Amino acid sequence: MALRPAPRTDVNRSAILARLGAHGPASRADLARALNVSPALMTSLTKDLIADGLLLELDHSPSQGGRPARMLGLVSSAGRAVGVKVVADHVAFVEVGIDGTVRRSASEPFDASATTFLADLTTLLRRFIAGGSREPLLGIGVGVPGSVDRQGNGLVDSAQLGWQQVPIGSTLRREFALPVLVENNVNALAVAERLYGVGRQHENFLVVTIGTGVGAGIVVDGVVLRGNGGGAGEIGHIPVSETGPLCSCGSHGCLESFIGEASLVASARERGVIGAGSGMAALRAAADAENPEATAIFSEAGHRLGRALAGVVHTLDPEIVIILGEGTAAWKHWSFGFEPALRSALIPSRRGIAVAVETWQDESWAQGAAAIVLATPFDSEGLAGDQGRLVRERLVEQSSPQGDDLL
Amino acid sequence: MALRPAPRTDVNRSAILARLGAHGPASRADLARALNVSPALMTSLTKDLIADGLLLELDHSPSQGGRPARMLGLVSSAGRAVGVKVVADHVAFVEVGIDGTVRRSASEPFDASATTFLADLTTLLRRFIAGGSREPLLGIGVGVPGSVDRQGNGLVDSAQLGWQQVPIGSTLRREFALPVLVENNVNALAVAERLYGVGRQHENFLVVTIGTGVGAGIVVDGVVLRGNGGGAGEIGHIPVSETGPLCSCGSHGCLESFIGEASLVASARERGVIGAGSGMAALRAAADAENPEATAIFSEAGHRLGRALAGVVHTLDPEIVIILGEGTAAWKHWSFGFEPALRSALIPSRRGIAVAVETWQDESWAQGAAAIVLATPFDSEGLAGDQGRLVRERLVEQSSPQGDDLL
DNA sequence: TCGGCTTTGTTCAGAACTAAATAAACATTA
DNA sequence: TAATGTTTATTTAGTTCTGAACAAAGCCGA
Repeated sequence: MALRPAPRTDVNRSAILARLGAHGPASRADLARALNVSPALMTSLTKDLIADGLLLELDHSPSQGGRPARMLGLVSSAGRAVGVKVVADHVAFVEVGIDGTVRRSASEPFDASATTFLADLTTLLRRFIAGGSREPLLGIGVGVPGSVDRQGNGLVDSAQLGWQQVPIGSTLRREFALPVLVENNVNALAVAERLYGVGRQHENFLVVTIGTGVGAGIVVDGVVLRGNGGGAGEIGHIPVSETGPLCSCGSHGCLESFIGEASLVASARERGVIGAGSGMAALRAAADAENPEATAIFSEAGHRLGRALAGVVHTLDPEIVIILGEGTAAWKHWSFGFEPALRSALIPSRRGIAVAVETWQDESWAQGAAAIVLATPFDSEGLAGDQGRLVRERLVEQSSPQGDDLL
Repeated sequence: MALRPAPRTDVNRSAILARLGAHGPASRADLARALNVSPALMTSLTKDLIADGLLLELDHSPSQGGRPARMLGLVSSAGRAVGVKVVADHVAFVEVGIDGTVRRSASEPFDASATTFLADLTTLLRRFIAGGSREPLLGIGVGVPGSVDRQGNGLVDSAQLGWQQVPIGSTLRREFALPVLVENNVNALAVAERLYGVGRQHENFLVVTIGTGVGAGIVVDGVVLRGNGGGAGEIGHIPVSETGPLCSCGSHGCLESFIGEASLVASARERGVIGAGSGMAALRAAADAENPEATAIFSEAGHRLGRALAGVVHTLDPEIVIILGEGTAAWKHWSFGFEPALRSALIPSRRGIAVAVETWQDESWAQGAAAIVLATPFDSEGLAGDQGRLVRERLVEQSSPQGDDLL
């Protein structure tokens, strides 16, 4: 019901920086159009940013019939962000530049169930940050497999990690005196997709991850849908069968209990496709070698995923579905069952919906977490709240590389 | 990616009117808080509105420890809106006051498949409008069972009506020279819920209708989620079974083909609960009389609905689910299967989700359509686009009761 | 080569808002 | 009953944006 988000200038200024970071150099006129702002204001804002040394004028771009555009580019040393991926047995870090490119990364063992896990995480993170460049650190993004009350708060509930109301945001904020944004890992990926991936061209899309579990990030009108308690996108627990194995959530017949990695490996062992000691890698190898049992396992999983996603597509009407996650390594085997199941279960007008499978890298999760920090300029005080404002201040002021007391 | 919706004053002015219409009289301070605007601006805006004769000062409300609030109320003759419900065999009209209350209603036979259906609709609508009051008519809202490209455009696709790309919006605009807003009927209901119903207290909720078909309206952060092509909420075609009757959409196992009215009646006939000539009324009567076969039919339907909604709730994480539609007349029989199915299929943190069943009236559909017109003040140029601006202009100018050439 | 045409970028007046200070009108409490 | 506090409403000064007009800098066709 709120009417008009307060027009704060720092939102605009850093939106310009983020836009240039995500899409490369652009003219003032381009920026004004893209950010839905008058050319007059863009002139004034860019003048300030150039004076502050955050932007610089590049060469002219060839004329398109009129006056040639003077391109503007980022001063790439303007900032960096750190992304953290937290899972049950390890954490991964990346440092990204202001344009989202990964500069360095690391992975460390970590026990989320240890009593000292918060101190452990702090220590590991401190070590990683210390190794970085001297550029101003805009903030820390943390991706977790679970639900987060608010990005800027960072109270985490996660069955997978065994966490209940863990105040990861406030803890890290206190330790590092930096803006800290916490988000569900799939939502973070969706933000990254929106900034740097296929989602750039789409306002409404669905990011689906397959791997240990199954999850979805939902982007509507360009922003991530979080739902009431930050728990939207839990498609892993869509009921797909009246009967079925007991899921970790306590219910029967959840999607995840059929197509999660544990389930696929278990049924592969049951059918004798792989040995008791082997795992997903062996199963994938078997499928690659055209073992019919192995390909059937993937194909059945694809079938179930396809029908479940048909329901989600009917519910949300996205433009495109983007498949990500560790499980995509075997996607060619999934798709055999997925494609027909999805298409045939859709109403005719949706049957042609686009499905994209992007290449997956180890660091993608952490990169997504970092994207949350870089996305705050577009946030207009919505998701990231207070912490978003702090990120913007750091980006624009740029005077204090670290350590101000700003929690 | 847009940054800041252009701050148009007419948006604010009519937002005040709509707020008062939806929530009753309020003080300036209340309004400023509710609309997220400074008290200073509220003083200035209300001064204008009072001068224009749209608002008037009421008595003081008892003090809550400070200066007592001067309440502001709508001048109720400030405007009216007409809502139209279109289904295959009839149309229904309502005229509502600026506060959303129904003033009069009518229902007329109508053949959506006739070649002259557009002319027929125009004639019926013209007749209904002619019988109304002399107050300025703000606009016409049309609810259809199908998808609409954009509210302010009004190009309709509806399998149920047999319509493909029917330009209902532009046709009515040309005929009546009034703002015309077209929307999917369930989405329209969701807007009405948001303005006048349970949804007033919730930013994220789900409106589910049961009746001839099954549909959902999704409200996220206070606004209706329309999806890419305006087709979000088609939960009737969520696949719930690998096998099942052929659905009208061409697929098998859709939710609607199990729990739509036609299916329930058919299975009641099959089981001999009702005669070949009887319909839903007879089935409900049988269930009311505790016929075990009849109650089982409803209970099974409730069970299927519950499991399907569990998937939707996992996907969207709403605060509350609101059940509406003609089918709610038999809800007590549905709920027997619905409640356990829904709760047991939800992950623990969602298991307590609120479910509300509101009383249903014949004119609710048309009232929902009218609500779309009255909701445009809150639209901030988003959904209703150009037509929303026109509604606001009519509301604020109020000089021209009808007939200006303004399409 | 000279006017149209188009697109980019700037300037400037004014609109739309806010923040902060202040007044107004009550309640509570000593 | 006087002092203190609370909530509502208004005024004033200043900031942030837009719209419109205009200058700049290229194209193109005659």
